[in-house]
Amino acid sequence: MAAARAETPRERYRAQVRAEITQRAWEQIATAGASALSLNAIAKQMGMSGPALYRYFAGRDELITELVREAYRSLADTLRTAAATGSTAPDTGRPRLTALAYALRGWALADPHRYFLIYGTPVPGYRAPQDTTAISNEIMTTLLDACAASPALAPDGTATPLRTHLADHRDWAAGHPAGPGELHRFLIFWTRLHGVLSLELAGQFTGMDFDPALLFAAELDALLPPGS
Amino acid sequence: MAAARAETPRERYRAQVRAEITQRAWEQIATAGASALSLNAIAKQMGMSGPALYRYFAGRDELITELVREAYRSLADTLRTAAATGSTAPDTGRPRLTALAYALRGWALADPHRYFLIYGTPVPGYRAPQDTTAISNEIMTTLLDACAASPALAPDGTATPLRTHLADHRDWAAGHPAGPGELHRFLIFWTRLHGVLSLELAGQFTGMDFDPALLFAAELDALLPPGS
DNA sequence: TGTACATCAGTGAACGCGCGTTCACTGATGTAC
DNA sequence: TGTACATCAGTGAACGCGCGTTCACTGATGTAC
Repeated sequence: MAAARAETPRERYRAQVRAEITQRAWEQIATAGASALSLNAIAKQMGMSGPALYRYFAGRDELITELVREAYRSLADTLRTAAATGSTAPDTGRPRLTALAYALRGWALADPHRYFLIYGTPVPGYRAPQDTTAISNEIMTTLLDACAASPALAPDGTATPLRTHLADHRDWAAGHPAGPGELHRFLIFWTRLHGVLSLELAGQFTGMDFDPALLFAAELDALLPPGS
Repeated sequence: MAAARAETPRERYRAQVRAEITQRAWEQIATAGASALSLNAIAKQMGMSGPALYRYFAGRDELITELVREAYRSLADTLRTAAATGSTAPDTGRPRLTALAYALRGWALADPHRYFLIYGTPVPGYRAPQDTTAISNEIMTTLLDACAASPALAPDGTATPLRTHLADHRDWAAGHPAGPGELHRFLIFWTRLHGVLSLELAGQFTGMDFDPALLFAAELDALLPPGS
């Protein structure tokens, strides 16, 4: 993080103000969602004039981009930490995947709009930058590692149409040496947990009185080898 | 649909204009999402003045409510039709669930923003009406019927924490006589397909070059009894 | 240590825009006798 | 068949609002000699 040259006071100040701007932006997003984000409202909250923010961000889009980056960064860190602490039983990989799943859940519940900023309906009129691909890959690698460390659900040799397809279409795995069965498992780990989480966060279960946490746990169980 | 009294020309005209308004609204939503919906823009598109729309809708919120109703209505009809045509083998229920899954997928792909209007991030500043609960229940009943007609994945007697919980928390099932195992299956049918669909519609798979349809099919297979 | 200059954070006014919504009004369409 | 009236769709002006963004400027902070 720290460059060779020491930080000047002005640079430190700039970083502080930038941080406060994004923090206020997060508060605003948590309240009304990403599409309601307003530069002027943030400036007013900080006791500044609207145009002052243009010293720190070129415009609304650049601010959103920074938020997206922060969100990815935060999730990547959370998952990396969870993978490290949860990998005490490297043979099965079971606690590692469990730790990752609950880390994801905790992260999503902590700020639903942050989760949706990344995985939800695209923000209208906003074009995501290429920049985040690297962090996104880091997240995927963490999950793929955990999937590869865990015994396959079905024998890896089982040739389903999807697995045959994945054997030929695996460029997205960012060079990870996972096999088709592991890629498959990564995908269903992602989509199933997202399925429960996103419906829960969107409030679709609100009227129903069952506990989404139990459904999440059940889906997680179904993802893990029964005997481990 | 038709009341006992015949429709007057004025009523017919009103219905036509209302229909055109919602149609333009859908076009606008398909382009920029629900949060970008604007009464004035719709009026301009129709060659009318902005205030004219207030003859047909009390305000923006009421228009959105109507769109939500239409979306639910459309999905309910689509699924009911699919359930009817797909239930040729009532013993296993397999083709019925398959038909429902692909009907859902087709409906979602036809207009992603319509799907997200119902199942995505809540529209900021909009409060959903109670009104749609009835249609929402119809959808659930269709799916529950299909789940009940299909043999259970795991023996229904298997007492997982979730199923035990569901035995006590089943008010949301709208009086449907499904057992805990069937409720469980309905929930994973919903959440798993939503998981794949919503990530696909949000463009999360865009950079990756695999075919989401195969993942959808694989998840559907996993939901169905292997031997049927 | 002091002076001259450069850097740069923040202000206030302004531009143009589109939004939702209200209001008094016009003019066409339908209804009652 | 014709006249008097009621209904109601649509207009145009207006209100107040907040938005993103630009621009010329002030004043404080840092830098070079």
